[in-house]
Amino acid sequence: MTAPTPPPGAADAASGASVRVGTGTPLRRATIEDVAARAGVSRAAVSKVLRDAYGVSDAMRERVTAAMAELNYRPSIAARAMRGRTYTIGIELPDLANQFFTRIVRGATAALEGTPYQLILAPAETGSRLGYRALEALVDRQVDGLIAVSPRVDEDALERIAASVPLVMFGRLDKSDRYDVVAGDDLGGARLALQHLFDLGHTRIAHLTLPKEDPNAPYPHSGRLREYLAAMADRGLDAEVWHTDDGEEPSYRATREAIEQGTTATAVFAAHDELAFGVLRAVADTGADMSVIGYDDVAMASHPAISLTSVDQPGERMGARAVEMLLERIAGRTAAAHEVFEVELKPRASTGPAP
Amino acid sequence: MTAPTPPPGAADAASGASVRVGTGTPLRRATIEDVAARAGVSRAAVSKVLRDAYGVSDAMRERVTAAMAELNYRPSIAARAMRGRTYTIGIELPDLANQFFTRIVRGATAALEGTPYQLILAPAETGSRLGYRALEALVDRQVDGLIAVSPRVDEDALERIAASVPLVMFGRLDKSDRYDVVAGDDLGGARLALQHLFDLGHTRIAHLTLPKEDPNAPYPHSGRLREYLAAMADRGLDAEVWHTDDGEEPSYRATREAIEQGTTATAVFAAHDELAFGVLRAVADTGADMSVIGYDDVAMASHPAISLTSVDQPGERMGARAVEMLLERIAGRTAAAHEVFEVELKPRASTGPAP
DNA sequence: GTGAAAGCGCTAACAG
DNA sequence: CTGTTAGCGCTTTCAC
Repeated sequence: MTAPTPPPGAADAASGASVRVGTGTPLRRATIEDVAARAGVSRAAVSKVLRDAYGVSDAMRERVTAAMAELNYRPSIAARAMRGRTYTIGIELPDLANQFFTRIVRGATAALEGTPYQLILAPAETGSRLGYRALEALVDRQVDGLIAVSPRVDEDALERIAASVPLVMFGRLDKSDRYDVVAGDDLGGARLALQHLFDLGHTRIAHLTLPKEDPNAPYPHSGRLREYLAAMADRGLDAEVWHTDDGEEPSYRATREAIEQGTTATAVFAAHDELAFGVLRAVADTGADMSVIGYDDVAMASHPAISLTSVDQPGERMGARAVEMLLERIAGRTAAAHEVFEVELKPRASTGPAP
Repeated sequence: MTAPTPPPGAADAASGASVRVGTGTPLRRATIEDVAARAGVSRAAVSKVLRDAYGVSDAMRERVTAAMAELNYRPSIAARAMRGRTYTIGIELPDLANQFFTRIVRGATAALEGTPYQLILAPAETGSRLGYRALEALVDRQVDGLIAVSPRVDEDALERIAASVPLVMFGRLDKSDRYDVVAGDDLGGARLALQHLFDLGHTRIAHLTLPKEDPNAPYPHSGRLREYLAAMADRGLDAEVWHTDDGEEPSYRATREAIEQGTTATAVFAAHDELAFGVLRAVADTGADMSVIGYDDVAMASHPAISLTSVDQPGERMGARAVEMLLERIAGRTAAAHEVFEVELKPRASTGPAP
């Protein structure tokens, strides 16, 4: 309607540097300055349109919007970061191979759709201090909100991080008043798994879990382990715990070793599905006769060729909720939130009838 | 050696704002200013130590380093971005559920270890213009190098992006002189797959691929499709192409449909392993008798319960190479690079003996 | 060998 | 309603 095209070159001259040359090859990204010049207004005006702040006339908004489109303007996140927000939510992920984390990301992505926030993931370095580096990297990049999936970062570091950015911890069993927590009901889940095995008549049940550590650690697999021990003890049964490094391959080796050493277990409760896949692999390779139950219910668990009984953790909903919590924090909430999600047993063929 | 501790509070007073209060709770992150004050030098000096630039005495370096450690100083990436580098490499990923992309990330992560660069991933939004948003988001965040895995972004956009940041495209079959390319030998791979099926005696072979598009598109699955058509035509066989949206579930439905419509195919060549898993699922559910071959050789393919014959693409090496290319570009290379990786057939039980 | 100062692109007071 | 201005934390000449 309004917005007459300024004389060619006028904007560029005014901005002191040409944004385009010849056929329109961008030499450098347009800045707010360029847009202002092009629209014939001040930088502040452009900034207001950008943030749609109070006090902008429709006419101005139109001209500015047009100028932004013409110049293909995109605000510099770095410059914004210097003043405040980056419109970025970061997720630190311990292990891309574990498809449960993928479920989380899917939920988070969906929850962010329609917001101005962008999701970025930082994979933990292999062998590093379990995600600590990745977390720091995200903090360095001034994300507006942070989701930490590796739970094994020490309390102090978490509190420190939470002091500078809204933080949601995934899966921690303890609470904090500094950061929010989204977790599954690990104790209940482990109980479901064991009850299922007991119902099937198993009494010699092994538990495959991650490397030994403080038995009271507030981590998901620690909780599952404690519940396993409690359930076995309750029934006067002997516990048999196998430890393994994370990943399908280490799990495979640990299981083979247990089998070769003559375990009498008729069932294995694996701390998560990726480990369970390793168990299944070892069982298949050795011809052992063992029921296997996993945890998380990743997509592959329900594949007919695998058919792994698993405790379904609603990763998508948990990821979405984590994002919502962050958005609430950004919007001003200060009280810490702590939410536990129910889990559900998905019985399948890997836990056949009798032992 | 030198570096006497400055009187308590001196540094803070000089910096004009206290970084810590009381027991050491950080109020805000320490800045280069704080470090300078603490070490009793100028900001420029600290910056030099940081970048270990020329002209710093050992004594000064020590004092500065000590001050940084004491203040727990971490440079602001945003501020750095305003002047140049962010020390960040970005990967745009179309689909976390596809474990081939995980292979790429693993390789990239490994290649980055020991460098000052941090890897961040941006998952493509579901249903968005195939990764375009994620790519832009990464560009907005001024990554120093960019790896694009979704190949279906239009040429123009890629060239424009490549003008502002070193870019490696994954899997594109065409070349560009603006960006680098890392690809697998899709034509050779498809040939291996089909040859394998022919050798087994199959003549009615279907190909399951992504939705229809320009048959000459420079995308991996387009190349595999063309090679499939060529191989079938060469032998005077009828081609049977099934199209599906990406993902295991759509693949499952497409396959079921084909089966229910009475396909006579005795073998299916799936464009990638995730699709192949869907095919296997449908085959298992319907009891159909079909050989299945996939592409990528993701970890699950070799699981004994799945045992999917697949064309192994060296994702880890490709991811690592992409990172190296970026690092070379950052170091100054200007000529475009284009590297094609050999693939290898992994025959397994999913392609049994005779049709 | 060290420091002063300019400026990257943006936001947020504040003045007109 | 619109424009001016002061930084945010860092890098980088350029003097000393």
